[in-house]
Amino acid sequence: MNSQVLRKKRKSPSQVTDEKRLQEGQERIAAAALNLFLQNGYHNTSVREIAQKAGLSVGSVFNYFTSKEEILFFLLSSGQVRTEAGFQKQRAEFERLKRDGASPQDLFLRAYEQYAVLTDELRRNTVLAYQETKSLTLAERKRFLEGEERIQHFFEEIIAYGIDQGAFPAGNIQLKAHCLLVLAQSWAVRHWALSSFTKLDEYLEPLKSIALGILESDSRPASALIAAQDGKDIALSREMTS
Amino acid sequence: MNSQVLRKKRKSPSQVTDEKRLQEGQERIAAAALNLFLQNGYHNTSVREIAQKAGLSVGSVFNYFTSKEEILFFLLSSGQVRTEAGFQKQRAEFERLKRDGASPQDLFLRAYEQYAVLTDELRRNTVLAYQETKSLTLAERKRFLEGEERIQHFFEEIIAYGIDQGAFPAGNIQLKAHCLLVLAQSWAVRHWALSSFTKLDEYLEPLKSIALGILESDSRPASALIAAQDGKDIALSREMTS
DNA sequence: GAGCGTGGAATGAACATTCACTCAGTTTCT
DNA sequence: AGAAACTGAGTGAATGTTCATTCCACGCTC
Repeated sequence: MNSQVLRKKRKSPSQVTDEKRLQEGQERIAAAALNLFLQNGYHNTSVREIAQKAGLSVGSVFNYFTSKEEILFFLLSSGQVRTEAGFQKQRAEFERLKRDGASPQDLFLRAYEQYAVLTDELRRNTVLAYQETKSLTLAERKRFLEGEERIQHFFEEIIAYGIDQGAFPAGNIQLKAHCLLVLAQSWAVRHWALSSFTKLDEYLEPLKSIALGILESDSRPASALIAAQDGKDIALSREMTS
Repeated sequence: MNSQVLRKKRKSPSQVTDEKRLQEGQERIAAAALNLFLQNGYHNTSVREIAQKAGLSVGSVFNYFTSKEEILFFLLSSGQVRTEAGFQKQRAEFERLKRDGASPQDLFLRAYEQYAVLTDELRRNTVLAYQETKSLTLAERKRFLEGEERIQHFFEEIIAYGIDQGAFPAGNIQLKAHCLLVLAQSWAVRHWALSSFTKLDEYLEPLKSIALGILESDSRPASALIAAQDGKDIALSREMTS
C-alpha cells in the first residue's frame, strides 16, 4: 500500500527504514488490529492489545505507524486501494467488451459480479468502514466517500449505456446505481440476516437476477397499481409513527 | 420511554425524583446527545459536551442517567420501542386489509411505505444503531437484531401470501425480504449518496416501483442471459482482486 | 409578609482511571 | 562496532464519575 502517503510527518527518530520490512510490519499490525477492531470496536481496542496480538511491543507499533488513527486509516484505505485497483481493471474490461459488441446486460452482469466478489473479499474492511468512518478526520472521511462515489458513477455509466442501446428503459439512473451498490454491500454489512446463504455464489446468483430486474423495471407501474392511495391514508400512516 | 428499566440501581443520593421532570430531562439530554453522537460518534463525544448542549452542568447529567452508556441505550431502545409499536399497527392493518380482500400488491406497498416512513423518522436512531452496536452488551445487541429479524419475517409473510395468491412468482423469499429491507434502510444509512432526493417521498415513489419489480421478478433469467460465462473468466475476475 | 427551615435539584472542582504516545536504554543484525 | 530495530516503564492529557456545596421554591410560624 502507498506508504508514501501514510508517512506524512514522522517525528520519532526511531523508525523502520527498510521499505519491505516496513510494509510487512504494517500489514501484520493492521491485520491484528482489524480483528480487534471488528470484535471490540476501534475505541475499545488499545494499542497495547494490538501490539500484543501482533507480537510486538507498544513502542514498535509506533515505529510502523505514527498514530493509532493511522492504523484505522490504513485499513480503510487499503480496502479502497484494492477496490480502486479492481475498479480500474473493470473499467478497462468494460471498454474492451463494449468494443467487442457485448450486450449491455452482459456488460453489467460482468461488472456487477466482479464488484460483488471484491466486496466479499473486503467484507471485513467494508464492515469496519461502515462502523468507524466517524473516527476519521473530516478530510479523510471525505476522501473515503469520494472513492465510493466514483464507483457509483461507474455503474451509472453502465446503466446509461444500456439505456442508450435500448436494453433498459430510461429511469432514475442515480437511484438504480445506488440500489445496486447497496444490495451488493449488504452481503457484507447484513451478513447475519443471510444465514441461509453460506457462500457468496449462492447469494450472487439470485442477486444478479434481481439486479437485472431493477435495471429493466421502469418507474411508472408502482403508483398506478395502488388505487386507493388517497391523501387521508397517507396522512394516517404517517401519524401512526409519531 | 420506560424509565423503570433505566433506573436499575442508582447509587447517587441526589437523583431526580419527580417522574415528569425526570422524563423531560432525559429526553432533552438524549436529544442533545443524539446530535453529537451522530456528528462525532459516541466515543468522541464527552459528557461535558452533552451537558453543555443540553444546557446543564456535568453533574446534572448524572442525575438523569447513571452513566454515559445509559444515554446510548436510551436512544437505541427508544428507537426500538417506536419501531415495535409501528410494527404492531402494521401487522393489524395487514390482517384487516387482507380480510377486506385487498390485492397482495396493495398489501405489500402499504406495509412497505409505512416501514420506510418509520425508518425515515428514526433515521438518526437507525444510523446510530448501525454504528454503535459494538458499544452494546451482547444481550442488547441480540435484542436489537431480533427486532430486525421480526420485521424481516413479517415481510417474508407478506411475500408468501402474494405467492399463494398467484400475484408473485415463487422464489427465494428470504433473499427478497432482505433486499427490500436493505433498500428501505439505505435511505437512512447511505443518505449522502442520494443527494438528488431531498425528501423521502421522492425516493419512496420510484423505490416502490423497484420493490415491486423485485417481487415480480423470478430467479431464472440472470444466468440464462450470460452466455460466455465459463469457468476461466470467473477464475480470472477472482484473481484480479487478490 | 418577613424570616426561617426543608429538601429536591444543580453545580463544577476534584478524583481515579485509562490510554495514546515518548524515549532512554537494550538487543539484534550485519 | 555501529546501525537498525525493539522494548516497556513513564508521562501527560483527556474523560467518566462523584460528592460536598450551593441554590431555590415552597410551606410554616409568628
